[in-house]
Amino acid sequence: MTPEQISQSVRDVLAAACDAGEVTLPGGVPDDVTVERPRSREHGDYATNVAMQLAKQAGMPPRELAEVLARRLRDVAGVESADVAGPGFLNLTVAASAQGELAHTIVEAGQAYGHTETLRGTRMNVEFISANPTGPLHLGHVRWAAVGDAIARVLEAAGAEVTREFYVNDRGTQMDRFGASIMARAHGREAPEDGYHGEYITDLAQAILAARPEIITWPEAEQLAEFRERGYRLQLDEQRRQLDGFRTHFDVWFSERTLHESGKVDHGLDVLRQQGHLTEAEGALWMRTTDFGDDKDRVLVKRDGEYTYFASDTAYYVDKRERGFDVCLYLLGADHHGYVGRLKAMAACVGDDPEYNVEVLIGQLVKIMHAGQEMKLSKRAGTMITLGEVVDAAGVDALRYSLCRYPVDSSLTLDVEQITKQTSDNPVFYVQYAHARLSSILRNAAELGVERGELQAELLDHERESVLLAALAEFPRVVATAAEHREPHRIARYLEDTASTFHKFYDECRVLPRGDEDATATHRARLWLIDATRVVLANGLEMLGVSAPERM
RNA sequence: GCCUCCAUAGCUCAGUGGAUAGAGCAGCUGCCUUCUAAGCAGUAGGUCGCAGGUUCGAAUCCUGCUGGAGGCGCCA
Repeated sequence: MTPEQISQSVRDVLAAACDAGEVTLPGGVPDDVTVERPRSREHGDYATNVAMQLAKQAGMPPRELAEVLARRLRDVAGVESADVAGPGFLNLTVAASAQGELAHTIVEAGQAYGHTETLRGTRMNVEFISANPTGPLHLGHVRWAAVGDAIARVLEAAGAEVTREFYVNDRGTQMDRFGASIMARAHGREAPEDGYHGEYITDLAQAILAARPEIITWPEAEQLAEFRERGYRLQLDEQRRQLDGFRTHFDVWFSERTLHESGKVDHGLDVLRQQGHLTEAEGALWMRTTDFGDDKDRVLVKRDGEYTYFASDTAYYVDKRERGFDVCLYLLGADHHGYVGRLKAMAACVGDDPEYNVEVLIGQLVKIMHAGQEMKLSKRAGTMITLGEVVDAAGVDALRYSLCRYPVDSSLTLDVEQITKQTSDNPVFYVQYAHARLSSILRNAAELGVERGELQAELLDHERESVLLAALAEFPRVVATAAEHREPHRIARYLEDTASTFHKFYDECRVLPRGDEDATATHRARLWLIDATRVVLANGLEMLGVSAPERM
């Protein structure tokens, strides 16, 4: 029995009790009855608090209401026992046969197990990283590279249609400063004060000179443009290469320039004009975001006729919506949180629902400790840890997992020594090891010629088997919750918990026959359980973009 | 000044209004001739920052306070 089925049974029983006049519910039977795994094993396989929640409405003591439900639940097929406990909890134990069938269900579903339909039909655009193409990706971007991709995977698992998008700021003064810095280095001069000073600038200059040595003789303006363009292409390729190496792949790399070249910025202004939220004042064009709660209006076209960055953003948003996305998810760093209000207000200004169409997740900054000191990141100064450097040191799996196992709204301290150590300090190995162990058992079973055969579910009645099955049953709900809250760390925590439950099972329950023993029905039933557990761990790791090794 | 996030074991952190608040690491003690010991079992460790409030019940929701991080440009 799955938690959903139990929840349904509780609702059925509640309705039946109402029909029989045992219970009176003025508000009717609630749609959602919470069924959860109790923390303590003594409280059964599942528990519900429905009696306490409805006691007041039903006009009877919680324990009495719970007892009415318990009497009827004991007659439900698959329910072994139903007991009232504490202030009115209803604790349920599921029969081994009903519980064990789940192993079959999971193995049959395979890669689809855990996937749900809760977001079916929703088109979602997930924009993240969107780093300026004027330097390497650094650790500040890494968190979203891992978590953003994991969010996309989890949303897909919940049935959403997801596009991963990277917005390229390939326009504006930062690009010019970038070009000027490369040109200066190409001439052996220091980069300008307001330019970029990292060593990579020198590398870019040399790479460009190697490809086209004659550039250096061109008129200054043409040189500047050429260094800027070639440097931009090289740097963007480098970012893409680094992200590919980190298993973060984008469906769309969206160029800011194309917004302007295709007239989409003007189109965005037209939409705002139609909606009546444009104002001209002091020689500039403003969006009246204060109409929708922003603390001040925002300039779109400056007095000198130039568009602001916000004008591009507005056009970009309008374009996303016109491409058919229902929800535009923005994953931003904490240094951009001041942006949330105007982004929401902007969505309202173009006639959208800011509570539904725009969603902004703010990731707190990652602190990096190295040799007992915090490393400060600065693109200009050139002292930074790049994504590539950390990936090389820690490995993709360990790094992705380390970043995905914490909620993004709390600041995170990564210890370089810690995450590069590759020891059991790192929970990813714990989960991966469980998967390797499971794979190993399946390999050995094949060698021994033991096959699963027909599942005799009632044989999975060991305490550790029951707990493991209950854990596996939770997976779809964990995925649905993770998708709903955009919190992939729930998957990671669940995997650690499930791996632990498996290791405990493994410690007490022999799966394969030893020595000359013949395979029994119990061996075969446990093989179903092993297969099912492996499927769950593999599917969960997949949602985090972490590999599930068959050997370690 | 205004806004956002955070405060839970020695450390790093979990904890969709539920029962005795958890895990890993660090510490101590056990368990490998048999499916992977990167594992398991045990032990120890807490005024959930402080003070109120909401209710059958609060680490969780609300208000205030303290402490920390960050943000508030016709920059990008």
